[in-house]
Amino acid sequence: MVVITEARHTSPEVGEGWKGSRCNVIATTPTTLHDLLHAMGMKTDEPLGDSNFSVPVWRVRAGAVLQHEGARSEFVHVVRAGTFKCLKTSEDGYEQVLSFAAPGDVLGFEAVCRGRHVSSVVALEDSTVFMLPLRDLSRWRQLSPALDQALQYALSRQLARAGEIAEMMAAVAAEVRLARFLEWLSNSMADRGQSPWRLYLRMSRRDIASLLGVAHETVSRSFGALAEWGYLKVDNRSVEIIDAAGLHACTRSTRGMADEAPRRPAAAGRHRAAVAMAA
Amino acid sequence: MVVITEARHTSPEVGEGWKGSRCNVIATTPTTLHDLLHAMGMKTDEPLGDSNFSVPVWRVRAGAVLQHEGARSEFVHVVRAGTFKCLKTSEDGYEQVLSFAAPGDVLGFEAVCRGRHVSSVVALEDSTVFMLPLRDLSRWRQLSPALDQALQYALSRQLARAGEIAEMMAAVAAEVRLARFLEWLSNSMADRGQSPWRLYLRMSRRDIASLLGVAHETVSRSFGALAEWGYLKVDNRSVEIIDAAGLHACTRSTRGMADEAPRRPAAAGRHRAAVAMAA
DNA sequence: CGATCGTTTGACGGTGCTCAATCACCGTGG
DNA sequence: CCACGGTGATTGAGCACCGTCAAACGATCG
Repeated sequence: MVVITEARHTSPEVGEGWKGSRCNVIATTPTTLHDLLHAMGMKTDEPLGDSNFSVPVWRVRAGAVLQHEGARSEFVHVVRAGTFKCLKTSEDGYEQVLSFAAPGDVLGFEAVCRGRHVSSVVALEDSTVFMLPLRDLSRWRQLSPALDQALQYALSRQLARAGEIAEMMAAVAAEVRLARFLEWLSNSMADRGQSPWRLYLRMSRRDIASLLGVAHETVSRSFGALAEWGYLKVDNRSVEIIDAAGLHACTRSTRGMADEAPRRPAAAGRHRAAVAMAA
Repeated sequence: MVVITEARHTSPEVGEGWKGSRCNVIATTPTTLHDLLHAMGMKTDEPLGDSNFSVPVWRVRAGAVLQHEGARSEFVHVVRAGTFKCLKTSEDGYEQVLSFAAPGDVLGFEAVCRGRHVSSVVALEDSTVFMLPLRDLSRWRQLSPALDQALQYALSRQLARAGEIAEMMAAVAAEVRLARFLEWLSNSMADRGQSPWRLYLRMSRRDIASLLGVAHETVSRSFGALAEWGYLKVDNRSVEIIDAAGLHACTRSTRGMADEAPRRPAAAGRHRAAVAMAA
């Protein structure tokens, strides 16, 4: 039913000559619709008579580009395993990260209304994705109400997440932005059944900085600050949340307010006097 | 088919006692599916046999709350006329604006996955919306492929817009953020067939500031700067774009680059200075 | 006309952006 | 085995930008 004509992708325009210039996105053995629905978080695995679906699964190596901004879009991807970042590349080469994607997330749906991808998608680690051909999508949704419902739910989540990302970027202080990001990541881990305390960041500091709208040096400093506050233990990309309540309190610092002093004089009182405001 | 049980809404938790405490959201005469599809931008008005659809239309007065954050969601709204702002209210009362909605936009779909609204929606002017009952939505989509397609397109647009908003907020300089916002607004106007040059802002400076993640005074100053640059003519909420090319050049200022120097302190420099460099 | 809110402008202080240097971690090749 | 770039992370110094506080000014509505 679905003919895979091309099993090789290269990344000429975005990551010109990315690490390992061959076979970064390759087809593997297809799987069932049931598997797809399970990955999308559908608990109710109704028997759904259509078992003749054959859903292509592709393997994406770390650093490989799954979707090219501006390219004609032919597939909607659903993350099966791994992590991705979505980004827009400015003409001066700056990469603006828009979001991170984890298993169950839908990638490339923004292209439905234009036929071309509006952002690039890059794998942050070796990952696998389901490939849903755009031209068959509406037919598939008609054939399988379960798939249709799963897609609507996923899109709804995606929309809700966009609001959460805006909340992160809107914070005044850089540490608050990072705290919100880490809490969001922690909640994502919990939703996925993994430990919300021990995080391993698949993305670089620069990627986080881009998402949060700050300089990457500021992200480094903010990590140091949150660690010094006693909320985190940071070792490169391994982050352990020590004081979730304190981190959450740090999250609640909004623009135009002066009530909350994120003071945590736990360690040696060397942290800067950001708390020396009104009584 | 659709029973409207309650024709009055008040806004107890969000805008406690908003201007005019009665009948701010009221039902009016229903309309046809064809009308809904037209408002959603579907050019291909196929006859679609189901003319027995009766789509409720409600009227929302300026300042009225259409959706309450945290409230159980029973409807997905499609803007028919007017303008809205979507926002999250922090516990300290700060309003974080997430997006603005114009005719054709879908409101409240983020609630599909949780059953509760994740953000509030407030009318910025007297407006009208289509009410699509959530419990009937999937059935309606099955009955009318045209409605289904229109919804998918609208959701795709919405997702793409989220990326654009992130791009606005990520800019370093405040004037760049405002320039990107104005260009986005201008493009929205053009898509809607209205003049992209003469804009009337339905939202306050504070709302814009919240969306862009800056202080509202900074928005005022940025308006002044863009006007002094010669890109705009600003009169309170009436904005006229004088030099679209210059405004667009201002838009292209990304983090980590040193190309631009929009320094034009004196009013003598009349023509665009952004083209002069790039050497 | 007065009250309230929105907008603008000013002054000041602090945060974070920029430019650097340093260190740690790799994979490569001598 | 250790030099050798290359990338990412951390830290420091300086200064411009913007957030905060404050006070006019203007618009809108009762």
